[in-house]
Amino acid sequence: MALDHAILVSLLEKPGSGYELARRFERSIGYFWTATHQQIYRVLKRMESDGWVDVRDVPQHGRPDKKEYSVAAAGRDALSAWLHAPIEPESVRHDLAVKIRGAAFDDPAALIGEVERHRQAHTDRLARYLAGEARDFGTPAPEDVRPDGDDPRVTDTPPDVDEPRDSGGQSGVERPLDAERELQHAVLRGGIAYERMMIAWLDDVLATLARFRTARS
Amino acid sequence: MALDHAILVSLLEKPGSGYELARRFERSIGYFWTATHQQIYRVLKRMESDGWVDVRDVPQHGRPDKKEYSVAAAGRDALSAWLHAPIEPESVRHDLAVKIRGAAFDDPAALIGEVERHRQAHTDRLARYLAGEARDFGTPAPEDVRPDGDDPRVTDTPPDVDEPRDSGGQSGVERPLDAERELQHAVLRGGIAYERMMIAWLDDVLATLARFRTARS
DNA sequence: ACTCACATGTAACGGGTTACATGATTGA
DNA sequence: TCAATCATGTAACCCGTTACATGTGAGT
Repeated sequence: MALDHAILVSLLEKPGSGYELARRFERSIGYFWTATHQQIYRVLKRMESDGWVDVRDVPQHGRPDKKEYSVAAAGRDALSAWLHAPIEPESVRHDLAVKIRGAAFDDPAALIGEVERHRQAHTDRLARYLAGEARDFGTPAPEDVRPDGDDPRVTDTPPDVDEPRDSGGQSGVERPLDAERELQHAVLRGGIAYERMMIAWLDDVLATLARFRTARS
Repeated sequence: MALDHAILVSLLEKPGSGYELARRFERSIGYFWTATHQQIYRVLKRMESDGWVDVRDVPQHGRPDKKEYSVAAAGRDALSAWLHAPIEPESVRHDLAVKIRGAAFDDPAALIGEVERHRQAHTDRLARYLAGEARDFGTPAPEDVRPDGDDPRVTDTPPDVDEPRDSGGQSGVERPLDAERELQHAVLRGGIAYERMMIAWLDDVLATLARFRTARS
């Protein structure tokens, strides 16, 4: 249900096409929500017919034309209503934890490679988040980048927050840009804390699994 | 897709009825997976017709009869195959983070109460996990129970890991009970680390939101 | 009489995933 | 010529959520 609202927030931060939204969901918004382009186009169409968003055809040179979506008044109201309604603390779903408990019934040590793969994925994500934080929020990013030894091997550092939009929007500026940036940063810090926790926990799991290394038939 | 496997793991740890499984998903398994009884009955029926589980009618005195499910050979094979196949690191979905970024466009301070509610829920869960850990794994649970001041107010302490099953199963004991307990404990430690991280992050968010307390029109 | 815990389901809806499909332009 | 990026969609399936439904026995 919150995909609608995630899209609204993203369009408020900066209007854009379905394709552009899909890329944002692989970057900054991906810290806390994922969505494929199929989902996004479906929701955009519904929100358009509900009058939550406005569409504008943008012809482009050297590229296919695109539809630029922006939030309409009704969409803003819907978002506001959702923001003021309480939501239940989210339920967790960790496939890997199912595997770890299941490993007790099938060679625990065989899981080590899989857990290491996940640890690497989280290390990569952490490196991306930290690079984005340094770039977009100018944090010094000093000493303890990693809670433990092991090379993060950063592969790429694309911008995680979309380029700051031009300060002159035509739809009534309503809030100092500070709040937008500060809250984006707070969410990013949550992503960083999450990745750090996961890496530390996966190290814990690896140490536990290692104790069963010779136990198989 | 992993609900099937979560149920198989739970039934391997101890056979039981759909109703009992539903209660386990509110307790120990709830650390990493949630499911309602409707889902569970649906999956059990499918797994039964696929020969993954066996059913046994158990008449009871003073209570409705129940169907006790246990894992069949085919179910064990299916679980094993899944354990050996790689899975992608899970995608995150945090409604609250959507709200936090959305708050920039609608009175940030209005979110404070909501964030405090979530903080309390995570504090409660942490207290439950720690109580379960102390009970089932005998950890001393010493100094820093909470990373910050605020009363957790523990309401209840039900058993989080189901009672240790009788050591004499009839279906071929294959592994010292150590692995089962150690891995359950590792997963529980993950739940504890997650709740601690969330509490610390929500404090961070609250501090950030407080900076916008007087900013509304 | 009423409520709670136990116990098992059906049905409808909506959202997420995966597969399939099209077409333009740029650069190797 | 082939692959990659930009750009937008349709269709089918499965899973999770919510609402509805039924019935027993124990305790207040």
